[in-house]
Amino acid sequence: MTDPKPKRRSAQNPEHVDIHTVARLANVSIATVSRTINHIPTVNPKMAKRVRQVIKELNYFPNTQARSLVSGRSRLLGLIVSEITNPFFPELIQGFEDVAVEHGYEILIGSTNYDPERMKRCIRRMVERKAEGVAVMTFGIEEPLLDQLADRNVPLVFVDVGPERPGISVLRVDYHHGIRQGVQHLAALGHRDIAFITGPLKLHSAQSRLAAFQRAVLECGIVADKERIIEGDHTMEGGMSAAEKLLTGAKLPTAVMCSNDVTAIGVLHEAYRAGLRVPDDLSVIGFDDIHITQMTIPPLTTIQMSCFELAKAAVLALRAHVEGTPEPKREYPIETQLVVRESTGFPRGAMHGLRKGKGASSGARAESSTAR
Amino acid sequence: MTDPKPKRRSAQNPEHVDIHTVARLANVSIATVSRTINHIPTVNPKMAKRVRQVIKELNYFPNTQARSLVSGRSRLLGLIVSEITNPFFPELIQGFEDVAVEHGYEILIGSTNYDPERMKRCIRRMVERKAEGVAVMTFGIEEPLLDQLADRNVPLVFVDVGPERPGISVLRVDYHHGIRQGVQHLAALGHRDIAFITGPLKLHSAQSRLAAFQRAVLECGIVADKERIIEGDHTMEGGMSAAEKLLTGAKLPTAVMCSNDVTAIGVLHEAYRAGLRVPDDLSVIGFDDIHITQMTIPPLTTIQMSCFELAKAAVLALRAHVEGTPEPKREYPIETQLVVRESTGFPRGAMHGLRKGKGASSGARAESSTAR
DNA sequence: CTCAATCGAGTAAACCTTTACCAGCACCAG
DNA sequence: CTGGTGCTGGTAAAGGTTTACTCGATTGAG
Repeated sequence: MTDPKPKRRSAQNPEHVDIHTVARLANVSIATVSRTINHIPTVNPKMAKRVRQVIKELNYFPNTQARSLVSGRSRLLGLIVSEITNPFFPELIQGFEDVAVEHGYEILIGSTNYDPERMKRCIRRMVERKAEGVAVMTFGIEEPLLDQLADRNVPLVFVDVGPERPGISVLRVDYHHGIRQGVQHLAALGHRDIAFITGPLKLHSAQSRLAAFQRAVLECGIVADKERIIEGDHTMEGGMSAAEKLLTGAKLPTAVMCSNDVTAIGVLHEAYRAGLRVPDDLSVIGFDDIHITQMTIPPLTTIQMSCFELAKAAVLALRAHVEGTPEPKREYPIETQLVVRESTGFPRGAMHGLRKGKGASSGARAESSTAR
Repeated sequence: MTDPKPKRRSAQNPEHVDIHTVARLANVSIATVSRTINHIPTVNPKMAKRVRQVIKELNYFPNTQARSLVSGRSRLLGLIVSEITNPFFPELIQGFEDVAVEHGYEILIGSTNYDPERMKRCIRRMVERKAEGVAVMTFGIEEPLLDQLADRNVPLVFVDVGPERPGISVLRVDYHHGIRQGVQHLAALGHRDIAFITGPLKLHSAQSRLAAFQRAVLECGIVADKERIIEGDHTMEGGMSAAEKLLTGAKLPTAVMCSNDVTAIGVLHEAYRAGLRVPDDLSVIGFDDIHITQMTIPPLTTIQMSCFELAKAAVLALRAHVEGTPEPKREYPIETQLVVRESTGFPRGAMHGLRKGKGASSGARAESSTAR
């Protein structure tokens, strides 16, 4: 017949540009094209130039799937976060991506939404796509699911905790430093009745933050009343309902620290709803120092944990394992730091003379200066 | 020698589980394993069960790279956004991902940060990883770069505008409806001097929103003073500096509409800095209805553009092209809708009797009720 | 001038899966 | 009992790239 139905796609097909097309047009073998692409120095500069020329003209991009299939390297780093919708994580993702591409990696994002089913899917994707390392930034859900990765010798990096295994590093966040600064800042202003709204306590990071708070409060000689510890869930809504409990209680604390910034935003909002002024009636401190924190009303005093540092350390740790550095470190320290803005001031009832207007809060700010 | 250095990875290597391992353990051929995995109905249920059993025991996951290499289908949908750090986009990403996985796709995220260089890299990744379709949600930067995708016949979907080509759809957002509702809401409250803070005018969406505003304002018989249009950049900082210009001008408008919510958040903040009360001294309306908008102080009246609708339509459009529906639609309509919260009220100077306290704003709210 | 050594380029195998095609088996009907 | 038909499962090719190995050419030295 006149239509032999070719098995192999016609080499003339303009849709389909592959390494063979390039080789043909440049009058070299595919090996030379491959070597040119990968910057192997043994290739003749003249040929390399010709090849590059053709590549440009054809707009040729090598097929990643084929490349990593044969080379065994996907150049992919996984990043598992709790909730992409929580403003902390996009900042983290941004940092992670920046650092990753800087080192020639791409990233694979997984968002678990605290749902084990989704977590499973994320891990599955990481395995299927052969991520070379995975950063688990869910801050504490190290379900046995993750063994699927560990068993395959995929390097992992956790925050706070992680099983003691080869190929696993942990980013050790020094919550205590920043949180102590926060508590001392409040204590210095005269606060003695400070509440704390935790994150979901199944998260290790949330527990660590609470522990750091309790220790810091003790150091200041303040009794940490059980009723002043309220479990939140790291969402704005959680912050609101926690604040509501505080507000309807017998006695209102003079200050609230929160396990993260979005919780604090919820508190700010609930205070607003209840007609309370911040910081005049209630001081509020957040945690994370996400970007929007500068724009809340009033701007939020918070404890900074640098996303960028976190991301950088995560990529560093992963790379150390992947590239096979002789001795990858098991732990990477991350600092935290108080940033004083305008949501903290003297406790209500104090400094009557200065109260009216913004006296109290600005006075407080002048006294304690940004901790940097 | 005793160490013949095998060319092929030893089949006994426990690290390495592939389809052959499964086939061997299940006493079937690799074809049967493959068919089982892909749910081809011709395989004997008994064998399938045995195969599945082995797969489970080995924790075997097929190699995505090899799969898509041979099948020619990556099952990957690209999503290019402006800025992952802008809270609008994570919500969009979430929706896009949800809909995509629902249809058996995974997603590839690219964030351009308004940087052509990064845009280039994003596109390169989409091509290299053989994304089957790409949603360009940068709302207006359709640089010639995108031709790299179009030329390869990768289906595309844009917002607002897009070249008239086969394989390209556009999500047509009806900005006018929501924005008119917003303007009418303000007009009904008695506002006659309304400013508008645009987005970066190189973005089509920003221009469309401005145009919709101007048209709506005209419909209400309000003269749209040139000086009342200020170019912002869709960031909080941009909102602040735009608001600053407004505040330092000769006469303060009684209301401001913003091209997106984060701009409005900047305005709210600048008003706070300047000691202006919202809505008593200034009414503010945003656009997008991002989540945090419920928590601002006061909660922001805004125009909702459903992320989820947008994401759903984008995936739908892409799928129509990829799966080869007979006649993929070229346009998909997206609605917008006013959501009244508490950042809008009577203009200052009006209703003197009701002013003190929250009278004005709550009165306004009662009168105009949420537009749903 | 010739032979050897070195450098650079090409050939082909390998990576892991899907799938077209083929073969074998069982069962049924003539 | 035999030929045919209909399944079902296996074999092998293909997909695009990297890379080990080989081969040819060029250049330098004897």
